[in-house]
Amino acid sequence: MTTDRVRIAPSPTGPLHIGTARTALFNYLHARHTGGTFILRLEDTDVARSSIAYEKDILDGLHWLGLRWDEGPEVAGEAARGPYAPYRQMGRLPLYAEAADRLLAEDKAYPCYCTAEELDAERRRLEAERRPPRYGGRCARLTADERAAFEAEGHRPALRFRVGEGSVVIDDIVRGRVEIDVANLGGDFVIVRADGTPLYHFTVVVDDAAMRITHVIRGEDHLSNTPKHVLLFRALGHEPPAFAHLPLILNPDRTKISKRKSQTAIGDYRAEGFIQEALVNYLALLGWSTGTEEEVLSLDELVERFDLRAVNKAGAVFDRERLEWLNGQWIRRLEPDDLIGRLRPFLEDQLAAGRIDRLPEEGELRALLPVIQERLPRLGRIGDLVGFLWVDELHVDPADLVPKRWDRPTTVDGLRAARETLAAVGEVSWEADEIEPPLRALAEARGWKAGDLFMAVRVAVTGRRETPPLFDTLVALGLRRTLERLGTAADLLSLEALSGT
RNA sequence: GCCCCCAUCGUCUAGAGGCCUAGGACGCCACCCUUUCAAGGUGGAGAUCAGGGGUUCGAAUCCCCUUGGGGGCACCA
Repeated sequence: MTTDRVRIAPSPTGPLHIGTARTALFNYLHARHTGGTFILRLEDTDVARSSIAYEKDILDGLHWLGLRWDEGPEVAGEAARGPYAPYRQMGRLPLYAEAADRLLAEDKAYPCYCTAEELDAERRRLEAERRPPRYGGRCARLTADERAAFEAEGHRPALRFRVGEGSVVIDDIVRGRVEIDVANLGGDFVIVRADGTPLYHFTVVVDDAAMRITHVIRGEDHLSNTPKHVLLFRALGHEPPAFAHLPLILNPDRTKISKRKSQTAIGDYRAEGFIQEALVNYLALLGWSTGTEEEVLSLDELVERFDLRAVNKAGAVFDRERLEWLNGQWIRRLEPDDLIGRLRPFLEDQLAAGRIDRLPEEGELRALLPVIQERLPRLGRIGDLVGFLWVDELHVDPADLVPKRWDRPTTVDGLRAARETLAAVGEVSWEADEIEPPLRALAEARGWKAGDLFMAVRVAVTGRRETPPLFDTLVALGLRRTLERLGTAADLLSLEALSGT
């Protein structure tokens, strides 16, 4: 019994892209759901644009998302996995050369001596005539003598594949039957550059055949090119695999998602504090749904429910708001230790950026979790949320200090009274339950609305009007610093008053 | 220009002829909870199912046309 073999084949010409990640995920889900094999192959034949740094970003990103491949290239000292190594195309050059020789020998491909200038001129001429660009076939029927003449002049030929006539039918798993006349393929296409390096349409087919890929699951942008691949599979003597073309992820203006209009690097989402569970969950639901009303699903749950046949046809706009909501859902589901661990790097970033002056200890962070976990849409927001706890000198805007219903003298009065009250609570009783009653009593005694007093205290000790619950915040801050900040704020306000501003 | 694909609330989607006077989620608006902010709860606004023809007793669902949108047409991947 043969099992499904699928692959993700990114090119290291940029950081891991959201579209690549989504395609990888769908391949992964299909492989795991069917008990098949998920293969990673690096398409690095565009040497000029490929880089090792991008390769690392892509591998790290896929790993971070939890998409482990069963077969793939050697990385960081670890040997390649799988029987079809190498899994980097630049290491497979001899295979392409061998395949190209075969096509050449069988006259299914031919050398083309046209120069870039000639091809360009032809393309422009067609465009001017409002005709679709296509290769006219100038070199398709060169005699041996003519070829020899070009060679003698020192021309290095590219290799073109003979497209022939007729039409190709694709039975796409998500789109159904698609028929394309090969006359619309743009003429015979180049499979090997003049410098001898093979091109994408060629390598992808040679490798998919060699690696026994059974299902090619990729973006819809490849649908129009699929006939080229089918033709090549046949020319090489292989049965084409099954195809499944996924709907594209779109910019808000409904064009194919692009770096120019959207945030496309997975690494950027990670850096903002989106967590892998949320990203995976969100990406899976772009173009696919379970058919039920479930939508917060783990990778394992997605695997369990995934079905290629249920994939949608229409493109899907990337909606960051919805991703943020899912991120919050997943952050709230994390175990305390897990969340603490994931928060660490973001706190270190805050420290490095000078936004805070020290790192909280583990126990400190743990005590805080109940009040911050549900207030964190992204891990990167930790500094905005409670960074004031770990700064030496708090900057408070005097304008924010005065509650709406209060004036400046009342506020100074309130802050000083609160300071005295809290000082009386003392170190040993410094707990939320012990802090609240005396402050409420103070408000009542003075005829203040408790909320107004709390707001003045809140701003005085945090510098913000929006914070986690006040008493938990005061506990986290500690008695000493609470009194200190209350005093500083009161002094600040009364000084402002004296200077008449 | 040519070829291909697509078309349900702003967005992601459910819907595979009668269960749909179209369901859910995000976002938005109210209210509840409440020391602020979140979270949570309740309710609401929001889609003549792009338009027009068919087929059928019956169409969001099937067919055709139109319109709109997208993608592809490289010695990029």
